[in-house]
Amino acid sequence: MDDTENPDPGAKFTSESSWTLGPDSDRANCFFSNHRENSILSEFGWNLQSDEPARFMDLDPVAAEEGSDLAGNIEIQRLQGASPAGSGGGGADVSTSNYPSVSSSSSEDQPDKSTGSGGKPPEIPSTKVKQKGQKRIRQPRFAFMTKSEVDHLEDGYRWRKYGQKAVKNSPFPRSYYRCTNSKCTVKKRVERSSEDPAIVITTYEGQHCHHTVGFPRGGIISHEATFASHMTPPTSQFYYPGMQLPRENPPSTVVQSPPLPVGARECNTVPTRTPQLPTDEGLLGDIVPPGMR
DNA sequence: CGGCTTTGACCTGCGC
DNA sequence: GCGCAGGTCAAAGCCG
Repeated sequence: MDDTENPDPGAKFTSESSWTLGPDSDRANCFFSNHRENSILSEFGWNLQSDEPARFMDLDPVAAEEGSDLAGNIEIQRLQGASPAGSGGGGADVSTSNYPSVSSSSSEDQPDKSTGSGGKPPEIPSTKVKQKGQKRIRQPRFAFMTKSEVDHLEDGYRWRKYGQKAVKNSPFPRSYYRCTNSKCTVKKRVERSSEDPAIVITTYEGQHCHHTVGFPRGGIISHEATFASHMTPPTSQFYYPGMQLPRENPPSTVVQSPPLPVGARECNTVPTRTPQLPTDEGLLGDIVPPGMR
């Protein structure tokens, strides 16, 4: 398991279209502007902000070659449906994943586990029945790598950290976050690459069933604090749907999720996806299981 | 006081 | 079956 940083090369994909950096390379941040990737993230309900242009980082030789052509800065990595082939891929990301399509039971796994872990005596075994002969079901995941000084990139949602673990073969711990929305079961994992400490690997699991919370508390501020002096202060770098963009010097690249049918995406059920961007079937099809769309 | 982080312990899955 | 490593829980503490 020495390839912890490489969850699953086989599942990797890189953007074939171009990424767009902010107007100036000086800008301290960049956004997804590529329509396709943008739509991918939108599909997941993400508004992602990266705080610093991340250089392309290769996960495997092939990818590196492909990536050399990218003007890009952020890499999305497909994890869902990944075959644990090398599975040494302790990357843990996919090594245990079977992704039997998104099942609502996943969200119910959590409460179940609470009865069984933490040293609590299994008073009510019935709550763990599902674990008999059933593998843990995971939601689709995708990961991206960003060069950033801050571990926790703001994406418009609020997260609560619920765990941190040391990762084998990596000097950096892995942090586990959960969406603070009680009905939202989305999780995210953040870790730094052991090969390049500047690279932050963020892995999302699941889909948000609600809008962003607007400005995350102090999110941008915290980013600001870590920006190099030569960088442009990220004064207006966080955008979310509906937010008025600054008149002057509008960012040329902004992640703008299309309005999500929130009403149709209640949390207690598997969100029925409304194909908002049907044109990107190819890539979306790669990430989002048919059942989710 | 509520929300969040920290952290050690426990559980689960997987490879050998 | 055993051991390892990832993932999660939950109590305690911190902070605004």
